[in-house]
Amino acid sequence: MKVRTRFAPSPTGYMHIGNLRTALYAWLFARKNGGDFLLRLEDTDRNRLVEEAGNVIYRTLEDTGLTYDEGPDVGGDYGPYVQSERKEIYGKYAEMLVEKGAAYYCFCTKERLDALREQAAAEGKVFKYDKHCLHLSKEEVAARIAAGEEYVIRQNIPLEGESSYEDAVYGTITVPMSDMEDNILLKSDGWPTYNLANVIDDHLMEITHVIRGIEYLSSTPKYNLLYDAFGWDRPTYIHLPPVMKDKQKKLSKRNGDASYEDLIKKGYLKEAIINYIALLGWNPGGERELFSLEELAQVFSLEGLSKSSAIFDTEKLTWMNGEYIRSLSLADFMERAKPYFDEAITRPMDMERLAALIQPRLETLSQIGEKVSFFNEMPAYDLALYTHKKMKTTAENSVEILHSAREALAQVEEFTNANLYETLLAVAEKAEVKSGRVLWPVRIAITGTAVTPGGATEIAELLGKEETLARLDYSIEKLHKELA
RNA sequence: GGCUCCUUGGUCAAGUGGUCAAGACACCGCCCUCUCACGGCGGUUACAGGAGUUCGAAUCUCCUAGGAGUCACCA
Repeated sequence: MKVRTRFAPSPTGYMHIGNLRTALYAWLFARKNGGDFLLRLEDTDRNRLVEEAGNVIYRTLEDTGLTYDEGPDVGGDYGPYVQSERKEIYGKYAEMLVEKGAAYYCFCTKERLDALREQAAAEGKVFKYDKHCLHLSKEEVAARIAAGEEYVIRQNIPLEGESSYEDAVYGTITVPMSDMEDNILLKSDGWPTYNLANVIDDHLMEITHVIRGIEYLSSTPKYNLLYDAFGWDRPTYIHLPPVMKDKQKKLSKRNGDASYEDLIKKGYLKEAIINYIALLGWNPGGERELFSLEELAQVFSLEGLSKSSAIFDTEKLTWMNGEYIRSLSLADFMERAKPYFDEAITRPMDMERLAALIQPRLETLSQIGEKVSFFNEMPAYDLALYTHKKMKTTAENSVEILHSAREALAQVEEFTNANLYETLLAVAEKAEVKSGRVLWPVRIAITGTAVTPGGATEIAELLGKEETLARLDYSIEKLHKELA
C-alpha cells in the first residue's frame, strides 16, 4: 500500500516551530517511502476562524520546500482539503455511527451539563457525561429534532473493557474504557469536532501513517473505536514529543516564542532551521549533523524518533546557521544578504569584497548591520581602544607610529591588501617595533572599532586610499587634541 | 486529582546486561593569527533517587520524586 501522510494544522495564522517539525517529519516519511504528502486545513471551529490564515501555512511549506502532493491550493483526488468544505460528509458519517449504535443523539442543555459538572467538582470527582440521552427511543429523537430542539451527536463509549493500540514511537498504549467520555462528535451547529473529523478525513484520504503531536496520544483509543465501528483499518500512529521552550513550557505563540517567520526575520536561513528542527527529537544514528532536506529524506526513519520532549536551543541553531552561511557560495550569500547590506551601507563600496570579509564571521544575517556599520561611517570612539597589552600599544605611543603610517600609506599607488601589508610592515621595521605596534593603531584609527571583520590592511583596501587617509588624519588629530 | 506518557552533562543526544558512558552546541584553556571569527588541539560537566533481579545494570522489575500531555459543543 502506498504510504500517505498528511499535515493537518488548524489555521491560526501562525506557524510555530513544533508544528513545522511535525510537517517536516510527515513530509520526510512520505518522501523516504515514495509516498504522498498532503495538506489539510482543519477549520471546523467556526468561532476561531482567522482570515486568510491558510496563507502563512502555504507560504511556509513552499518556502521550506515541504511540497505537498495534494492540498487546498493544489487540488487532488481526495478533496476538498479544507474541512469547512466537507460539512455534509461528517453529518452523513455521524448518522451512520448512530445507526450502528456507536453514537447517539443528545439533547442535554448547557445548563444541565454545567450542573453536572459543578456537582462532580463538589464531590471531588472527574466529570463524565452520564449517557443521559443514550436510551432515547428513535421516535422520541425524531420528534424532538422535528420540534426544533438543539442536539449534538455523542460517541457511545462501552462501559467496560479497554482499548489499546501500538504507537510507532511510544509502543503499546492502553486506555480503560471507563476513562473515556462520550465526547461530542457533531456539534449543535452541525460542524464536527476533531474527534470525528480526523477519523473521517484520514480514512477517506487514505492516510496510512498519522503523524501528529503527543497531545493526541491518549485520545487515540477513542478514535480507534470509531475506525472499528465503521469497519475501517486503523492507520499507523506516530505521535511526537513536544518541542519545549524550557523544561516546563512548550513553545507557543502565547509565550511570544519564535515562529518560523520570526526566525527568518532574525536572520536565520531556512535550510538551517529545517536541519536544526529535524534533529530536535530525531537522530539519524551517526555523528553527522548537517543535512540538506533531500539528504534528510534519504536517511529519515522512525527508529530515530525520541520519546522525550526536546528544548529548543537557540544557541545550537545559531551555530548551525553560521555553518550554513559559511557554506554558501559568495554569490548566493550576497543575494541573501543584500537587504541587510543595503540598509547598512549607503556609500559606494566594493560589495563583493565586503561580503567576502563578512561571510565567514556571521552567525545570522541580521548581524551584518552591526559588523559593517563602521565601514559606512566612522564611529565616535574612545582613546582607550588604542591600549592593547599584547600589542603593547597605548594612545600615547600610537601617535608617532600613525604619523609614519599615514605618510607611508600616502605613497602607495595600488591600494591592495598585499601592498598595504608590506608597507606597514616596513614602517614597523623602520621604527624597530613589532608589527602589532603599527597594525593595531592603524586599524583602530581607521575603524574606531575594537573588533572588526578583517585586519587593518584588509579594511584599508576596502575603504580605499582617500577614505583611509582621511580617517587617519581625523584620528591623528583626535589623538593630539585629546592627549593634550 | 484520575488516566496516558517521559527522565543520560546547562542543551541536543548515542547507548537496548559487561564501554575508561560516544558525539555536537555552549563554556574554559592552548595553538594559529594584523583585532575578531574560522580552523586545530585539550579540558570541566551526566545515567533523578531508592530497592530488587543478576557474577555483572544507564540498559530488566518495583517504589518514590520530578516533568509533560489529557480530562471542552478547541484542535
